Amino acid sequence: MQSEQEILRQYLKENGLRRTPEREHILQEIFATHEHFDVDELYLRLCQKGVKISKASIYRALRLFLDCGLIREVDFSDGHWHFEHIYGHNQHAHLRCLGCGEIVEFEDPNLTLLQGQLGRDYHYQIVSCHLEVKGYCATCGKTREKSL
Amino acid sequence: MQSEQEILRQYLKENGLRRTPEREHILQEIFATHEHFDVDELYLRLCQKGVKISKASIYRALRLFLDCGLIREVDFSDGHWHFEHIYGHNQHAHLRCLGCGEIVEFEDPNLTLLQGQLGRDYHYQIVSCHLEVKGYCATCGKTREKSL
DNA sequence: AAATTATTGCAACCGAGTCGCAATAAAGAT
DNA sequence: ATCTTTATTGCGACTCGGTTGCAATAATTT
Repeated sequence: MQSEQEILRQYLKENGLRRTPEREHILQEIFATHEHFDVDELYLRLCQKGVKISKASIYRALRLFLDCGLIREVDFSDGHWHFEHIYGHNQHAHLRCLGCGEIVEFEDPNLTLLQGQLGRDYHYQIVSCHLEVKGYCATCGKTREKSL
Repeated sequence: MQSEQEILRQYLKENGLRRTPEREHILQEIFATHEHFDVDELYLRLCQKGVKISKASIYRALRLFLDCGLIREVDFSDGHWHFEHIYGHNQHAHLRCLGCGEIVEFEDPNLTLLQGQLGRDYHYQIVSCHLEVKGYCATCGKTREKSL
């Protein structure tokens, strides 16, 4: 099992791209936690650690990481991009509270089954599978009931 | 079973909002097909039918239709919003080809089951459930194999 | 060490979506 | 029917996430 750094370096070499400290800093920061992140958060975290880097470079690096399959987009329908790193993560989906924004990650074995089934039924080679469920958590649900 | 027009009118009345020809034109155009759409497409279709309307009003109307549950967002991760009308549509998910852009809609009874289960497990009141699967269709998959 | 060229940071730019405002027009009251 | 109230419209200006052109920098190859 390769580390994410090794995967990146291999991808760079195979595509005639260059290994730079910026890219490695960004990658390291992404894999420092298992949280979802967006560009601003990532930028802030890097600044706080004293890493000087421009947002443009972060955007460019993220596109690169998407291409080599180290991260993936997560849709929170709030008008900007969110990401999560994939490597070492299991297939999982999100349950998000429309009230407080809490995010529950859950795994569903059926999802894996469904992927295989879809692939066969429609002769598709599946690349990604995103399940985003929205609703109200117990607390927010109760608050809502009162105000309706 | 009410028509979508009736649902809209009821919602407007209940919320002290007004019934306008613009809103009804937009709604009618949305339900004229069962296709997904984005703002530009919708705007174009309305223009072609001789309906004079501004994009700002379309954006505002769509937010309204989202609120009253007549349409929902679909995430194609291409940087802008897509929608589909819900009313009269069954719960369904999308399988999209990353090569040619073909979109297959499919229904999965397991999704409905999963919703109920999630609601119970996490004490969530589920509002929406989006499954977006991406991959390569048979044709594009073959083309890709050759070029790799 | 020199040559080549990918990458960076900056700032200008792009475009989807929003918003303030004056003009218009629904809906209810008289 | 007319008046009053106020939601809605269209316009254009604006916001802001994300992209891009370019000159300077720096990673790799020879």
